[in-house]
Amino acid sequence: MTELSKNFEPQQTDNKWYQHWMDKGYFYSTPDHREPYTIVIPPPNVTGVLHMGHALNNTIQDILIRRARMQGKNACWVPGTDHASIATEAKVVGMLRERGIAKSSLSRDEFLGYAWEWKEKYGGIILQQLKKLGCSLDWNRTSFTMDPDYYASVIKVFIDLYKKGLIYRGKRMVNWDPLSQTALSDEEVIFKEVDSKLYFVRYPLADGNGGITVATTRPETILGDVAICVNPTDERYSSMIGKEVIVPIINRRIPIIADEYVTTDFGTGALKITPAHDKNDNMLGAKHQLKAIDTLDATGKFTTEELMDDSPSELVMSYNGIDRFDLRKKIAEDIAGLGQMEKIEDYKGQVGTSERTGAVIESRLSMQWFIDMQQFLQKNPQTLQSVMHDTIQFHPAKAKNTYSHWLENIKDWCISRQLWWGQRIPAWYDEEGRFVVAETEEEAKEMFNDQYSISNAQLHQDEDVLDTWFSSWLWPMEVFKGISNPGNTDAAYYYPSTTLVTGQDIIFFWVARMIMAGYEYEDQQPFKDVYFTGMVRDKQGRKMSKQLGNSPDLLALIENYGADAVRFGIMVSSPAGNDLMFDESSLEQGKNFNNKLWNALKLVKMWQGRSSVDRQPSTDNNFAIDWFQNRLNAAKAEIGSLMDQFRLSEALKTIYSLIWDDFCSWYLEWVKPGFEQPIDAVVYNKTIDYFTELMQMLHPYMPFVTEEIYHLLVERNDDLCVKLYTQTATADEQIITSGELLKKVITSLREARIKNNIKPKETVQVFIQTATTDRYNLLKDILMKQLNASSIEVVTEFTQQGISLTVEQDKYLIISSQPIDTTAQKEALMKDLEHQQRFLESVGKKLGNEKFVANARPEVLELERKKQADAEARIKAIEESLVGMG
RNA sequence: GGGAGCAUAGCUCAGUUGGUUUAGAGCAUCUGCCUUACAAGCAGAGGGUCCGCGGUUCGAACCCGUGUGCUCCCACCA
Repeated sequence: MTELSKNFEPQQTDNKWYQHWMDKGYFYSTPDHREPYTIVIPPPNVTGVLHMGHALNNTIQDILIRRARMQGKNACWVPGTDHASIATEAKVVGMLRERGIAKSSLSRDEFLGYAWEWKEKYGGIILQQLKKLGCSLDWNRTSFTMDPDYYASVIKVFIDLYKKGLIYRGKRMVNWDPLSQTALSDEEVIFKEVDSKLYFVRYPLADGNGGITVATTRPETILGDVAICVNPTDERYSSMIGKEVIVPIINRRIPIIADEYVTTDFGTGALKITPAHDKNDNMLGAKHQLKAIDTLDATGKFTTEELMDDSPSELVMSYNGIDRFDLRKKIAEDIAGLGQMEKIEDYKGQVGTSERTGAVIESRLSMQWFIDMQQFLQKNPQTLQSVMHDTIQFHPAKAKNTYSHWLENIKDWCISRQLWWGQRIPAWYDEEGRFVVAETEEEAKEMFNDQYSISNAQLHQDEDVLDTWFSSWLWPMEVFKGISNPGNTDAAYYYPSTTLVTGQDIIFFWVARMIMAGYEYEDQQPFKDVYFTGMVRDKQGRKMSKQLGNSPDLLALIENYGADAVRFGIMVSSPAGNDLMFDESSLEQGKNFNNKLWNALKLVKMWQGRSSVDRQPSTDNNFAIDWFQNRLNAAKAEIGSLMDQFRLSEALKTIYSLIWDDFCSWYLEWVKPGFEQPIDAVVYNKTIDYFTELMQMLHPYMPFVTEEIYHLLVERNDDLCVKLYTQTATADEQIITSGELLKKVITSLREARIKNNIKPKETVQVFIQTATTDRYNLLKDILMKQLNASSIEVVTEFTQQGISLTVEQDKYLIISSQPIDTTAQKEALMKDLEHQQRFLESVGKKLGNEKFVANARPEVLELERKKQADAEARIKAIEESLVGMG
C-alpha cells in the first residue's frame, strides 16, 4: 500500500488527470448512434482573462456535460472565442499607441496585421485557463468568430438578409462613440447618472418684443438649434407660436413651433430643437420638416462645416476644433457675457456611455446598416412563441418576462461599426455613391453592369465592419459549419444544441438573436434549455469590477485551494438566476470537503489487507450495509431529479450531506472495526462500492479529487470520467426509517451522557422499554458500539433508578457506575413535557374544531389524529420516566 | 416614467396545489473533546414577530390587498 499524504494535494493531482483525460480523448465527440448532448460555450472575448463570471458559467457547463457523458450520452462541449470587434480594436489601438504608432498612420491591412498578431498572442489564454478549472471541452472543435469559414458564413448571412429585404441602409440617428468613432447599437449604451447643470438661456424675439427662455443641459449644441418648441396648450407661450427668435452667438432666426411632445412642467416649458444632436429633437425635426445642422465632428469636436450659410462670426470660427465638454463651458461663458444666461441650476441627469470604452455617447446622424426587426420577427414568430410556450425553457422562468418585453418593443438593429477588426460589410460603391451588395468585387462589377449598365465600374468596398453580435448570433449553427456547409453530418447531429448557459445580461445581445437566427436559417430552435447565471458579487454585494479591485485572481485561487474546491465554493451558493455572493470562505469549505473525502479514503485503505475473505458480516454490519444501500438509492433519485431541474446548487448540497453525514459520520462509524481488528470482507467490498458510487455522483462537480480517489480505492483499468451511471433502484422506506430511529437514539443518548458528565470511555448499561420490541433487533449491536454500552436490554418495565429519557414513544434508562445527578435530566424531561403538552393542545384545538373536521381532507385529518396519538403516548412515556426518577 | 422580481436564523439560501410534530440546511457563533481516518476534525448547544398592517380560510411563511425597503430590466424630460 502506498503511503497517502496527510491531506489531499490538488496541485499534483489536477494536472495529472487533465492530461490523462486528454490523452485518452474522452472529451472528443463525433456523431454516432447515441443521443447527443450539446453545449456551445458562450465564446469569451479574445481580450478576456478568466474571471469569476467565467468560472461560474463554465463550471456549470462542465457539470452538465460531465453528467451527460456519464449518462451515456454523446457529450459535446464546443469551445471558442469571439473576435469582439470594439473591445479588441481598442486594445490593439492602445498597444500601438504605447509603441508610438497611431492607427491613422496605418493602412487597413497593416492594422489588421497587428490585430491578428495580437490575437495569436493573447487570444487563446482564456481557453488555456479553462483547462485549469477542469473544463471538459472538445478542443478539436475550437472555433473563432473570424475563422475563414465563419467569416464567410457571416458575409453569406448578410447578403442573404439583404436580398430578403431585411437589411437596409439609411441615415439615422445613432449612438455615436466619439472615442472609438463608431456607431453602437442601443444595447451597447449604458446610462449613468451624472451631476450636471441646467442652463437657462434667453432667446430674444426677432421683432424685439421680449424673448423666451429655454432650459438646456447642453449649451454646446445651441449653434445647431433650428427651432424652439412649446406645448400648444401652454398659455405662457401661446401668443409667441409662429414668431421667430434669434439664436445667441450665431444670430440665426428660428421659429417657435408647437408640439405636444413638450411637457409644460419641466424647465421653462420651452425646448430648443437641435435635430443633429438629439434623438427626440431629430424626431421633432422630421415631423416639422426642419433641417438638421451638425456642429460636431466624429471625434466630438466643434466644426463650422454646416454653419457656412449663417456667415459665422470670428467668435464662432474660433470654436473650431474645441472638444464638446470644453465647448460647453466656453459657450456658457460667452452667453453669460452677452447677458443671455438667466441662471444655472445643478441638475442630476442621465448620460449614455459606451459599454466598451466608457465614452459619453453622442446622438449623431450618420449612414448605417440596419436590420428591420419588425419584419424579421413577423417572418419568424417562433422567436417569441418558442420561449413563451417553453419549447425553449428558461431557467429561471422569470427571464421570460424580460425576453417578451424586449421583443415586443424591439427597435431596428444597427449592425455596422466604423471599425476595421471584424467582418467587412460586403457592399460596393461607385464614385457616385451607388452600391450593390455582393460577396466579391467581380460579382459586384457584374451587378453594376446588370443594374446600372455600367461596365467595369470603379468600385470600393464599404469601410465598415459588422457588429460582433452579428457574427455570434450564428454561433450554435456555425461551430458545426451549419451556415457555411448546410446540412453536413455534424450540424445535422448536434444542432439544435441541448443547453445554453449564459448570463442574464446578454439575453438581448445574444440569446434572443440566436433564437432569431436559428429559426431563420435552420427553422429550428438553437437550444432546448437556457440556464441563466446571475452576476458575481463580492460578499458586500458589490458587483465585481476592475475599478473596485474586488475581483479575485481566479488562477491564484485555483493554485491555493485546488480547482475542485473553487468549483465547490462557486456552486454551493449559486442558485439559477440569482446573483452569486462570492465569499472565499466557501472555497475553504470546498477544501475541507476534499480533505474529508481524503480521510475517508485513508480509513478505507487501512482496512485493505485486514479484510478476511471468508468472514461473513455480523448482524449490525448487515443492517449498516442495507441501510446505506437504501439511503444511497433514495439520494440518487433525489439528486437526479434536482439536476434535471437545473437545481445544481441543491443537488451539490445533497451529495455533500450524503457523503459527510450519512457516509462518513454514520455508515463508516457503524461498520468501523475496533482498533487493529479485521473487517468483514463483505463489508469491505460494499464500502468500496459505495465509496465508488459516491465519487461518481460527485464527479461532475469535483472531477479531480473524485478521479484520484476512484483510482486509489482499487486498482482499475477504466476512468471515472467516462464511467456510466447505473440504474437507480428504489429505496426501501422502512429500512431508511429504521436508520433514522437509530440516529435519533444515538444522538439522544449521547446528549444524555454529556449532560450527566459520563466520560466517553466509561461504559453504561442501557434498558429500553418499548411497545414494538422488534424494531431494535437489528440495531442493538450498533447501539452498543456507538454508545459504549456494556449491555442493551429491551424490557417491559424498568426496575432500577438511572438516567431516563424518551425517544419517540420509547423510554430509555441509562445505568452508569457514576453517582447520578438527575436534576439536569429532570429539567430536560420537564421541558420536553411542556413542549409536548402545548403541542397536544394545539392539535386538540384543531380536532375540536367542527369546521376543520368537516372541511379538511381525510389524509390531513388522519395525520392530525396520528399527531395527537403520538403526542399522548410521548407524554405518557415522559411522565412515567419522571415518576421513575422519583 | 413603464415593467419584473425580492424581503424567512448573524450570513447565504431551501420551504414544491395552504395542513408532515408550535419553521429547515450550510456557513458562522458558543460549549466540551489532541477518541485509534480526519482539530481543515469529532460530539453537542443556542439562535427566527417568516418585513409592517389588513383581509380570505376551519387553518397562511405560502393566497389577496396595502404600506415600507432593496434589486434588476426598459425608456431617457430638454
